[in-house]
Amino acid sequence: MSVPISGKVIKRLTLYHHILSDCLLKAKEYISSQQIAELLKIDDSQVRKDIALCAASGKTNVGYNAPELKKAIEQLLGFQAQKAAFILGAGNLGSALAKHADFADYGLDIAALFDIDPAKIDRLINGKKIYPLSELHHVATHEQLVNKRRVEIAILTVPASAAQKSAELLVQAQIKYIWNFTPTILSVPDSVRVCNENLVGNFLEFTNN
Amino acid sequence: MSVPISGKVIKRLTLYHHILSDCLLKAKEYISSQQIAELLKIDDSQVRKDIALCAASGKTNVGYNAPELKKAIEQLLGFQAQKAAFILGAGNLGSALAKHADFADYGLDIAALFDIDPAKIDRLINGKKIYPLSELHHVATHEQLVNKRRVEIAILTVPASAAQKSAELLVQAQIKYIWNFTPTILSVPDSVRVCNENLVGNFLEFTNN
DNA sequence: TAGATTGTTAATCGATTAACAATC
DNA sequence: TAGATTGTTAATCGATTAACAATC
Repeated sequence: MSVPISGKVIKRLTLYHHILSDCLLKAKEYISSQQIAELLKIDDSQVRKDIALCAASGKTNVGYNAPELKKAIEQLLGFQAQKAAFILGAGNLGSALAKHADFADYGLDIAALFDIDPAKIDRLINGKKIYPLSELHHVATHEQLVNKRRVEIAILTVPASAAQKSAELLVQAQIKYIWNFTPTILSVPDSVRVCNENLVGNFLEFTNN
Repeated sequence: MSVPISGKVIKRLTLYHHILSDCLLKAKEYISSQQIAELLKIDDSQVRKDIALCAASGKTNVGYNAPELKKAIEQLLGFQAQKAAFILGAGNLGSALAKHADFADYGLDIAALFDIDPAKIDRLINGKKIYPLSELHHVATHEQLVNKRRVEIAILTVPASAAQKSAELLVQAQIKYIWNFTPTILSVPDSVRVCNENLVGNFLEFTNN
């Protein structure tokens, strides 16, 4: 990306993308900024401003061409460039994320899962294998040497009590981005970026005002 | 709440709460705004400003009393007032959320789950029963008449293709808040509030800058 | 005392909304 | 033409950061 796009804009563009996918499904060819704004309960001039960042232009009196705008968003946000990720914790949440059909469409490719439960080892979830957590470093090295890709993202869905220890393993395995679904705050070196999913916070935000 | 608190502040307060829980675990009695700020990579004056909204005061030279501040946040955000919710979709994600130990601590009480898979009906997840989706209205009425509580929140974890239909059932069942984990935009009356979890957006935000 | 920390005000920064000319 | 819509600039609003006196 040439110009940095703020997180808020990225999130909104993703929502526009969902709406556009739905347009395609319904064979709706054009959509206006007002219609998008109405669905998301936001201001229509904001929609136009966000869209102005993409390589797409609207038609006066008609709106935006849905398939065109969809592609422009995909290009802007770089959905093509697949990024590989590990999932730590193959419980319900980890499994749900491994199965999340959309992730692949948006450039997130799950390389493998890890768990400490011996019963789960070697099982497949959505075609992805579950490895013992102790083999994290080994699998990361294998991905790099054999599959020629560096896995820089990890999705953390272990129990809260195991979160910090897991994060430390991830740092050792040269992971650069940790997407933290546990309700804990991780302490990691500055070179590693943590994104706290903070489900509880989202719930409180949304029911408290 | 007397003064409305912005969503951003609510989210940060929740993160502070996580940090404070960890302090208790480690028997750390005091924590400074700088220490909290360092863990979350934010500005320390912002931490102090957020805390100023709570009924808690810090000590010059020492910081904030962790158990005290924790309680003050709980009071401010209303963790005591339990709110009941239904989960639609008892797949991996729905199950994960039903098991999420923390939700109860933060005032979210799962009343029941719903699914269309006959094999899942009547099973228990974390002590919560799974009902056929067709009984949504019936269960809602039962909660109101027998358990004297109105369930106003629904957590939507059904497949994307079933999302809009499910939302319509929820509207009929008088649900007021829909926490939408599906990658779709729901079309609902203005009286119903939708919170889009937008996992894909969060992922893109965090790996794109 | 010197140093660390809070609480709060002022300054800055960024995001949202309003407005409207241009277009078809 | 009248009406609807984009694209963009200016105005507003809100959130973050800087700064510092007060305190222990």
